[in-house]
Amino acid sequence: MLKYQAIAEDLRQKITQGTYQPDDQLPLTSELEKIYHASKMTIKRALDHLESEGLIVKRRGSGTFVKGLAMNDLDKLIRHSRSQLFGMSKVYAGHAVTSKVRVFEIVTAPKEVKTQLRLNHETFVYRIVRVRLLDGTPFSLETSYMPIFLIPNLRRQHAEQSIFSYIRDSLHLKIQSAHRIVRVRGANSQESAELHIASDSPVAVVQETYFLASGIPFNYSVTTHEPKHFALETVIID
Amino acid sequence: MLKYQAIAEDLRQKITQGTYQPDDQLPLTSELEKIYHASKMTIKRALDHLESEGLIVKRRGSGTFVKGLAMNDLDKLIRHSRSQLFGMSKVYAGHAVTSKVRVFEIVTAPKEVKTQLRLNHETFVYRIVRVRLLDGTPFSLETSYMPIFLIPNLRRQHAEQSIFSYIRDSLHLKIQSAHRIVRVRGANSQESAELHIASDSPVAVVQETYFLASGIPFNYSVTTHEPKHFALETVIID
DNA sequence: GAGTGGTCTAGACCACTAT
DNA sequence: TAGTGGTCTAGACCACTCT
Repeated sequence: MLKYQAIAEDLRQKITQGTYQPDDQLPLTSELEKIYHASKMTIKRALDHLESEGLIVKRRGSGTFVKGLAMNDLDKLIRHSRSQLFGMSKVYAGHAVTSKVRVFEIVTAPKEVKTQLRLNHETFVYRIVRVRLLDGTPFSLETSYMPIFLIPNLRRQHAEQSIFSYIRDSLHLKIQSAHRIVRVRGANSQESAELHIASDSPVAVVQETYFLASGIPFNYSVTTHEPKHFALETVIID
Repeated sequence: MLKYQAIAEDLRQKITQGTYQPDDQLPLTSELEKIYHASKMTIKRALDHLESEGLIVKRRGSGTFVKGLAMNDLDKLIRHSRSQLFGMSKVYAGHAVTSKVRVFEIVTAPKEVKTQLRLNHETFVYRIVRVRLLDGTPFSLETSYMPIFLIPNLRRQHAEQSIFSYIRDSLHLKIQSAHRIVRVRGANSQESAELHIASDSPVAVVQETYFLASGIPFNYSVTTHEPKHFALETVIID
């Protein structure tokens, strides 16, 4: 683990454990330099991370302070910021997230998929449709496309567990970033049936394109979320 | 303007103007150092910004590349990343964003508002309800609360224009960050009337708390968005 | 092995806040 | 005016990719 990450992690813990409480002032950067035997830039970087997670506020001329939120909210921010690029599995720690695979097939990439994944020629892609459940209750319906030449040997069994784990742990590929668009509309008949909601009931539609560290998009997915459990939290800085 | 911002801005332009095209490799960091007479760290910082906007991809050992997206998408990313903390006004450049003020009053802060704005005692807050229109068509209904002791002398006229402009330009306060939660539900009767949609039509509900550079929350708002024009885009890194 | 970007440092100097 | 965090530098060393 990198030094600035370790420092951020340590401060994060001290905030959740109450060593530093909401509205408390953190030690001065000059003091943090001594505490962690790090340079000014490294300390700044660690603090920048915590700031982008919404945990602290820096005031030039005054000091650095824990954001004045309920501990509950601070906890939520931490859990949330760690799960940005991963499945829902981490957000719902303590709950069982499972999947029912409805479709697992290989097709030639449809037009929208070709565009999103920047495929110029006819290309075979997995088409995977899954219902995701939280403690047995369905909360989302996901349709996902991945080129087979990028993600070889994917099996139905992986889709039942975590596709991302397979990509990271078995293929040793790094997921670097994602573009996400959230929209709203009424549920269609399949969605209402799978998510146990009235037809035309409001749903959140999340369209995502995931990129590998190489910059290549490898996954295009459209996920429909049942309204009751859907909540997308973000912290905006600057 | 800071050096790393100027460098980022210059590269951003070169990307939109096509000097560097999608999938092109940018000059090496060592070359950028010479071009901009800047140190490695400063170049890195500029590139980090562009990366967090989703415009470029860095590959250790290989180089830095423009993300392989349609120019159209790159443009969208740029416009979007600049408008994170501002009103919708900038996203819809070229279109007229106007407001109709439905309520402009001062009330004692309701419970939820007291919680979100961390008010311990009875406190007077503005309660402002606005319909926002794009080229004359309503797209959102916003209810906004701000303590009068933080934002003095706010007038109905400011709410008809831009409240944030008043805060920044007249009060000289800096808006530093915001926490945002997006949810989905059916429209109530007021929303359906104001937004010209069927009752129970799906709407996006965006709940936001804005913070000043001092770390103090000064604005709590709940905005209901008509589904057709609502699209919230995000880039997730790391 | 040659070449890429990443981390970290020590220190100069700047911008802002408080008193 | 003293003290805070911010920017920027020059350079050492590290991690990764490609051949």
